[in-house]
Amino acid sequence: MDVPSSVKDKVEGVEAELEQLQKENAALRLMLQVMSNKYKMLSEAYFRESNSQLAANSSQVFVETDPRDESHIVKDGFQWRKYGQKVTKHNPFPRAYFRCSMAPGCPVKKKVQRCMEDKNFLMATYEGRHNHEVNPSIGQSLSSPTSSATTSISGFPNSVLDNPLRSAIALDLNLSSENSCGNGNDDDYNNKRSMEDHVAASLAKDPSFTLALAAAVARSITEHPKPPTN
DNA sequence: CGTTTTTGACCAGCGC
DNA sequence: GCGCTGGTCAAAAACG
Repeated sequence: MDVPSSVKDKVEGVEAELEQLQKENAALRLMLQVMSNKYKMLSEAYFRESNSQLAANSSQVFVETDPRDESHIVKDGFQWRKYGQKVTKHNPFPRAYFRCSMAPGCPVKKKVQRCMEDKNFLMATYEGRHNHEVNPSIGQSLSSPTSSATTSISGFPNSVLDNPLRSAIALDLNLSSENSCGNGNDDDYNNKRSMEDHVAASLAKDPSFTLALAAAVARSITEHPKPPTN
């Protein structure tokens, strides 16, 4: 059958546009790769500096874990000794108190509590500066294939680089000490809204999330949609 | 047997 | 002063 020339022109136009988009996608992929490499180098530099930065302020992170796992284990490269546990007023989940036991006299403490809004997350608050180096062999357990819990920790970018999408859930909430995931606020609705707002803002500022978003957009253009793997 | 975890008691800070 | 809350202590238990 004959195809009208106007339709043929349209098809050619769409094909040209498609080809152009594919070229752009290829360019974006290349840029993404370059950005990933640069991000990796920056992350490594940040990792080296992160220990000293803990001294200025307490640092708060979210860690995704299996909600059935009732232990407060956050594999962050340090050894911790638990010295107390409390049930706090605004969170039904107990808060665990840890001291760093990697070196005698290390003043670093951390509090770990399951997030009230999302049981998939542990909220860890670090205080103080380590007077020793991190043990890399402990940190590597983060990506152990035998571990059932999925953990990702902001400030420890090895896991981030393994899975940029997963890294988006690890948020450094250093700037929001008063907005600590459901603690200290009676209004659940406003609490959740403010938390969502803050999470959205944090995501927008998170470079790994930006990378992940770019990758997802690129995939959605060039490939058939795939079901999420996690 | 040394180390770590558990858990109730204790203490300090804060608001009323 | 009293009660509430979060943080720490320390003895006992558990663990390797």
